[in-house]
Amino acid sequence: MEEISKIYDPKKSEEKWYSYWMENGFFHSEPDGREPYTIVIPPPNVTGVLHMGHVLNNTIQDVLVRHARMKGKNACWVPGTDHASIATEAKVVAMLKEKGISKNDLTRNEFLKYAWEWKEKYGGIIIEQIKKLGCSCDWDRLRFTMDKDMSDAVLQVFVDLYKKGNIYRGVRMINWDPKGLTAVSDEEVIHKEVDSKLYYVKYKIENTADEWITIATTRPETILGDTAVCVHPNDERYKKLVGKRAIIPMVNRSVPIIADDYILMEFGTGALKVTPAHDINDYNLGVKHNLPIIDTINPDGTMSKEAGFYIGEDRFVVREKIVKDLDELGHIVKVDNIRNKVGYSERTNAVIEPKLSMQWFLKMDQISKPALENVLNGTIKLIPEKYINTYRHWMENVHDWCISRQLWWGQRIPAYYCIDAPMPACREAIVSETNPEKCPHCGSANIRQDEDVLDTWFSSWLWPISVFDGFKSPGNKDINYYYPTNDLVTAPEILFFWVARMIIAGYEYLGKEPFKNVYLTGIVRDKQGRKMSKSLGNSPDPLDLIAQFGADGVRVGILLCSPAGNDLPFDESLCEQGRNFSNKLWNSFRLISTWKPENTEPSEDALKNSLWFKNKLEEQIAIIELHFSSYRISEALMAIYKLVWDDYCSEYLERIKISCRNGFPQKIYDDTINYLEVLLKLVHPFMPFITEEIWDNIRQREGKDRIIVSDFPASGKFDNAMVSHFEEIRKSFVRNGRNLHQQINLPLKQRLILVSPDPASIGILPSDMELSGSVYQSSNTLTDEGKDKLSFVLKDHEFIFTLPEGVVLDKSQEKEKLLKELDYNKGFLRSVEAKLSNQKFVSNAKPEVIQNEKNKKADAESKIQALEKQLENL
RNA sequence: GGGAGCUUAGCUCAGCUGGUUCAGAGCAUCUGCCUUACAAGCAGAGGGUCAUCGGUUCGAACCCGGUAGCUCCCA
Repeated sequence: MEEISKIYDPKKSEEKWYSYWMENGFFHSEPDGREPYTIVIPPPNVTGVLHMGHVLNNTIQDVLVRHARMKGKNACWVPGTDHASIATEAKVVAMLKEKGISKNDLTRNEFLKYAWEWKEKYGGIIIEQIKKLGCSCDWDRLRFTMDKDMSDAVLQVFVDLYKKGNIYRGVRMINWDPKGLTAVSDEEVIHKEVDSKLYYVKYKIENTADEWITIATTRPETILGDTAVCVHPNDERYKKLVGKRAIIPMVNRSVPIIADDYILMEFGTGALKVTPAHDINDYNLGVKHNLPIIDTINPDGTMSKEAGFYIGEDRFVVREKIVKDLDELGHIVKVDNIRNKVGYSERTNAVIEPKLSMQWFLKMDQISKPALENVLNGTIKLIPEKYINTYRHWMENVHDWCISRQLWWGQRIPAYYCIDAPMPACREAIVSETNPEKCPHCGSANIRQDEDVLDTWFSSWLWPISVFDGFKSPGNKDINYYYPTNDLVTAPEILFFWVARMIIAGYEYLGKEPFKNVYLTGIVRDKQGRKMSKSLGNSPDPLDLIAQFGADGVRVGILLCSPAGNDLPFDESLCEQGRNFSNKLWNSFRLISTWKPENTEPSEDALKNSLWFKNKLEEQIAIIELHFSSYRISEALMAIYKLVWDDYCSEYLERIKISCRNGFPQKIYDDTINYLEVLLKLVHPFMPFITEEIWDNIRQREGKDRIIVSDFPASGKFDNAMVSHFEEIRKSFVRNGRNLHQQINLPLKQRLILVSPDPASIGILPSDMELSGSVYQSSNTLTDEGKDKLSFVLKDHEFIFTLPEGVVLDKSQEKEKLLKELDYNKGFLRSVEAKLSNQKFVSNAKPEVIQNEKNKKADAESKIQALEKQLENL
């Protein structure tokens, strides 16, 4: 074999194996007789570039998929991207602006042409980056939420839900993004606590000389739209004013003073100005009390004609101005500083303006019922379970979903309006998948389509069905085979946006859950605990990390400390640890590759060592499988990490190296290679590249003999007693020996001399055992008269050593240590004895617990005896 | 304002139905080593009143209640 590099070089392997796997179709899945294992990817935005959140999320999915594939399942991971209405449209608008083109100067079709060009150019970037991570997606099934058939499905569902009466159009108070010029859903509004001012403004009571009512508001610019003043019916201060009218300053409008128990008497002055057009609570009051609505703010956040003042000026500029003007008119009573919550658009960060607007809504109360029920009854499992509470709370208080967006990029709402509308019936929208030629009521051909598009989530909620064409060709081979999918891996932030809605759609359209398990990942944060985001610029570029540590290293790094649902404060050193692990694995192979098997009989020691590792392996495989089945991915990885590093490398290989230093018997050589192959398989889902590389180097491979499609190790029987005996006796024999060396500062090269007893003669170690690191040498004479002695106790035997020539022992130090240990053991014995003599304990505790205490007592007693003997010897 | 969750070593977390010498792991730190697979390594060591107060129990990190702090969700 040619010389193997001292350090594993990921670059060489990654490209080579990824294209090998692709070329050989290992990622591709077609329905067959095997059990399916399906994951649909949470489609990243086409605008996106890979960030650490994607790395975490996709690594977990790939681990699950590769594991399932190796377990013999027909694994199918469907990839795709999301058109991300608002984000993409914003990018395209910005791109056009740079070219000096304004969106307003373009027709819808011209704009969409640019948008598609943009998508073709940049929309695939993230897909290529996901490949660099090693993800084994079925790329033949790559989908995009605006693909023709995916869009058709969206329209089909819209029409269906409309016909069922679940979709309606209405004027509602919505969250308006004045920068994005679109409605956004409740979930896309981020409430932040900010420093604000609370202005106390007095309104004159109508037909009085000098009677006033003072209201408190954080939004004085909306005063121009006030249509009432409201107080609590029990508020003694204002009782006499209810039923009278107040005059709104500046506009001099007379409005009623009404009473409603919605009012908090303690807040502000206890009197509330009511602006039904610009506050959701005021709107509800307005509906209840039949108040007029005056919309004083334009879509872009400037004052409208109806305001009467400051027309065309921005709402925040007007806030300053109106306060000044009101003050000059003597209406400002005082101004307080307060902290309050203000809603911001998730997309544009503009302050959300509650606005009345004609929108399309999906009724949620009925349609969402099965989605709640089937999470509560465990048909769909959330991992970790703690999210069930949050989920239930949301689903029990679910609001109708505003599904229209005032954008061009997306599926245009399939609703048409008769423009002439000569008959009352013509005012109703015509909802149809195909363009109607004429109005079904009056026959007019003068028809226009709704200008708005559907919310992006209205596409992605169909994802697990539409990627298998479940809408256009129901009951097709794919949908029957792959649906319901198995696991969904996503972030808790979109539990409602996306996960809940997919579940709703799953039950509505297929009567079945879309997936069985939802694995909610943590949020990747930086060292300061801030969420990693592009806008903060605090996320390392995953591609840089891959270049630095290898894809395998990055995968291990991100997984090592990320249990489900817990935040992960990311640090590059985690990837370094991952890289170091790659190297460890690489070097274990490098060591073995230097060995030349010989046709000789293995020694007793080598055989026992091999038998131990075989059992250890079986024991750990069982544990690893348990971790996998309960989605404890990082714990599975840690178990494998320790199995490779501590047990295989540090223990097994080190020992074999010594017991076979005069040649490697074929049997031991074969065992060692077999173990390595099993370990590589265990590691493969986590580190696909290096494992395939080593696998390929171990022996000549042909055809499908690739680790990606090898069988994942299944646990078999193992001898528990054998494993613990080995570890207890042999490992601690070595450890104790090393400790003695350390204690007296004796280099390992200068060996201690074991004078009694011979471990082989008392049957606890093989006769030919040579200790790792050559801790001791046997003395033939077994005479020890007059020499300094050192000892440790193992299994009731005191092993006594003398020092090599010329080394003198510091007895006081040794004595101190023994006394300390003796003291501890005596204390321990006392506590056990106290327990056993406690009548209540003896009568209440289970028999095995009592037996255990008795064993502990016996152990402690013999240990104390041994320690006393050691002290005597000193 | 309403609801949920969390608090265990310097950091990130395990600790399943209360009972082994139960207080653990990885990383970090410290000490000693370039021992012919690996210094991206080897061999060791230190480090915690399990947030806090009280209760239940023969026995509590674990069960119950109060308090403090943190996080998230909803309004």
